[in-house]
Amino acid sequence: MSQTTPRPGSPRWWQNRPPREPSAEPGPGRPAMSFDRVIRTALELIDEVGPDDFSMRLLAKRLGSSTATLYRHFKGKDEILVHVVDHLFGEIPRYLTGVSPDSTWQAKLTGSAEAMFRTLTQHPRVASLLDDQVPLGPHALAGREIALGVLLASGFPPEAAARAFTAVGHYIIGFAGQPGGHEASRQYGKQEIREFYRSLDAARFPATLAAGPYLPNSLDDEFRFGLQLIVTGLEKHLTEHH
Amino acid sequence: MSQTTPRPGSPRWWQNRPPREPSAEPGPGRPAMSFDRVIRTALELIDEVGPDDFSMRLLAKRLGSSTATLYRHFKGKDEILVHVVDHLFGEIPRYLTGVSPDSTWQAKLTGSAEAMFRTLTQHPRVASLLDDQVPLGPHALAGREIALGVLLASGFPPEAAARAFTAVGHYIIGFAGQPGGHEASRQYGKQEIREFYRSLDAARFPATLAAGPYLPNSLDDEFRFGLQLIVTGLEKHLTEHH
DNA sequence: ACCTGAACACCGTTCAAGT
DNA sequence: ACCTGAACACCGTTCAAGT
Repeated sequence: MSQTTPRPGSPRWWQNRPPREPSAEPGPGRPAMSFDRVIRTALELIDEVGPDDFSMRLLAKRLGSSTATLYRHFKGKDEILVHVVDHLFGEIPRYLTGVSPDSTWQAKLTGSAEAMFRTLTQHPRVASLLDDQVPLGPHALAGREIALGVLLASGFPPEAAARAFTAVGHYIIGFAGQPGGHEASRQYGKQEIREFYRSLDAARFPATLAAGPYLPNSLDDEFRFGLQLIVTGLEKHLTEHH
Repeated sequence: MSQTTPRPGSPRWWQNRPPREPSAEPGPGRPAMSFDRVIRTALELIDEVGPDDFSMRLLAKRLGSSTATLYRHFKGKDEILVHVVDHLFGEIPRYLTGVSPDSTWQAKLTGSAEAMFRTLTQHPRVASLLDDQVPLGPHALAGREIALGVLLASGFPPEAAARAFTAVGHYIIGFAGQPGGHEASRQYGKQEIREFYRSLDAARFPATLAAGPYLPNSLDDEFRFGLQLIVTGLEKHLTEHH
């Protein structure tokens, strides 16, 4: 009786995933409901209206179909969201620049982290979905393998490699989910937050007033600063445990 | 016309917050709907059923009232969630241990970060709400002020202090939102994830198999490891820019 | 003045009925 | 076999009507 049907996105669920249906793209005559088209359209919609207003009805309409048809291809909304997240992991390599096989591990790690960060900030409204799942889909697995491989090849013992990967991963997710992303499409601007800090009582908030002008900085710069801290910490960790 | 009514949680919204109603606790005869009771009950409910199943109807029922009454005290669900988050920031000092005024800045920063982390993992289902807002409520402001004060007093220039604060904050949020928190109340266990990694193809995933046994470790240990990396990085940053 | 049942316009999901 | 309109049991939010 502990053999309940696994939740979408859980390890057991991924394990029992049937291989992707053979004809991913439908026949020439009818542009029906292919796996990829559904997931791409879902990502598109979440980008447009956000995860809250994204609905099965909306997705069905955009696909020119009905919700019941959607439910014949996917178990439910959760399952679609899980696939959207993994689809996003598949996009990361497109943003990987300036990293070659003989780069230092620091450059490789930084480059991969920035690629993942850029992918997530390109789809900021999807990033918050990462809070609810440990990404175990095929694309996520492939990315994890590459990152861990870099660390192990650089001399990190397995445990340190695992922890370094986790630390960087959580750092990225914490950053990418936060408001203040790339576009003016954000809820409220840095300018507004800065004005808010400036309006605070100088007697009660001296430190906030001093640091306020720098607080909502370029998200890219802030991200790189913290990432550099982690890499520096890792360098020291590696040399100390040779 | 740019003077639209501000979104709950936004800077302008916090700025125009009326002072908390005078009689927070209701009269002796009737245990009516006080601000604090609503927020505490909401937090309680989110802990129990998660943010998705938390509803205004459920909250009204638990309060022994109706949704319409709730709407007379709060503008809507968003507003309640914003207050729940700030309420949580108010709990952080309870978890602050082993830090005294003459501790090193490293100990103070680590202690504060761990207190915030512990608070959030105590309410893991609330943590994901942090993805949608820059916390600007009174309790969040007070915490920010203390943390920035520590860094400035330790010799960090304002910009470095701001960035260090942001880096640590995002690191904490990224960690606390992730599944794998304190209790068995989690969706799927570390054991299950470890078995999943072990089941992978050795030829395609050598690094994941090597690091797999360490991957879903104690969340506390993983958190502390990464935090230590950041603090080490900050030490080096501080000495290099004296 | 303060409260509420019932309504409105939505959800995710399912199912009988169509081709 | 594949699809769908309509239904079911819910949402957040509002409002006329009660005390």
